[in-house]
Amino acid sequence: MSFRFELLKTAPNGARRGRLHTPHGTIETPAFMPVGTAGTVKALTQEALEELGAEIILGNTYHLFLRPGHDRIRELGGLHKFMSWPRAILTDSGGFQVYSLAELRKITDEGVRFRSHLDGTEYFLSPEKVLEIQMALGSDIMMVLDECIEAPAEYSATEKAAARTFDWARRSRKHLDEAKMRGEGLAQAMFAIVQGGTYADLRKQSARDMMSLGFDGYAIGGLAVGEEHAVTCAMTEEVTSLLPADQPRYLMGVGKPEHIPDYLARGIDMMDCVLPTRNARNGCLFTSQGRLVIRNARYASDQNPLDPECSCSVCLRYSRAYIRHLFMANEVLGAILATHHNVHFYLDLMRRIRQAIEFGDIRDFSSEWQSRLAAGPC
RNA sequence: GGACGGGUGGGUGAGUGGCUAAAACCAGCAGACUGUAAAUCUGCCGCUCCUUGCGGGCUACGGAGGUUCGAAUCCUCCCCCGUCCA
Repeated sequence: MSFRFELLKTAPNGARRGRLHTPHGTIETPAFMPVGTAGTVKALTQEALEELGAEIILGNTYHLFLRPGHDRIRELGGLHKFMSWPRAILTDSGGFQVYSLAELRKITDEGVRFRSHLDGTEYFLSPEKVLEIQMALGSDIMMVLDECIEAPAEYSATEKAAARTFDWARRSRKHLDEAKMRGEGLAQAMFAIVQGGTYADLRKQSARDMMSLGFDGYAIGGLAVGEEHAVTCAMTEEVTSLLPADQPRYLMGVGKPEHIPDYLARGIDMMDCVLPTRNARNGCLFTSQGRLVIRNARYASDQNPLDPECSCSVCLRYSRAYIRHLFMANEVLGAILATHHNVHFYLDLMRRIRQAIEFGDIRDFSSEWQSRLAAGPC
């Protein structure tokens, strides 16, 4: 048994507590997955990630395909061995790059033609090719190639993208089934990605389409790309209300800490987001009191830890004044300490939420608590 | 003592008659960041007033005078710095 999801409990508010078993360990859900696009969660060592309790991280098909190349990673024993990460890895398909690198690509029904953002070389990525790459990488969870479009978008464009995503999912399903019959990729799970923009009917259709093909889990993509939070929630709910209860649901690319309870209440089990790592590098720290912009002059002589309520190794040892100094002096350690703290903040938040679900104490995650997290500089 | 070169806003440094409160970069101040082309990007950055407007006033390119409708830019003298010659 290589991959299995175990639903332990569903709280009255809809939040789910579960376990995801993979060849590289068990992931307690709801889970937050730090993003490690290029085979590294920027500014953190694998040791640090383990200490922080990350049970699964992301890698990116598009980026690893361009550099160092999936063939090289396969030769070196797969992504886990290459980066010396013993726990689980989920690889995103490159679908998000279809959206974020819009000027560098052209989409057809066949696939996506990309110009490398590194050197301009042209490549063609199809749903099949993207799975081949992910099989070479050896990730525990592979994502199908999808067409992620901006929101809001015209209904017709959204419908077209969702239809194409469905067609690509069908090809992906077929391709992996054939590979498995040849004995390849046996240990790897594959998730579909529901699209449909901000249109409820398209979302529902996309969810049904994907379910009809049968996947190991279902992701919701194309959200939190500029639309209102209420819309993100509404679209999420449209989809999760249809998805099979005994399979994991992954809301891609979210989110802000104060929004996480909202997503979990709609039955989400997995999330990933660059916010903790990117914001850390840019000097924005998440704390129990809200956001803290460490470069602000007010912290120049502040001897307090980043977050007085935090128990991470950075908060136990270093002052705001020191970390601010590191940022002002452009020292790499600033990014390292800040990232460590932010990732701890997210992972710890998830631990507490899991406990709350287990012990039926959902009220801890009240709107008052959420607005405190959303607060500005503390 | 002489010959050159030079003194510009917190710093470096463009600008050689009007489009200049003065490029650019740095520093500083603040904001953004959601499946990572991000240790990135954006705004502000002389003082002041208000009806906050591609608004008004004041001050500003070493100092003091002058030429001109108009000067950081041209002229005179002075001060200071650098290099070289005595």
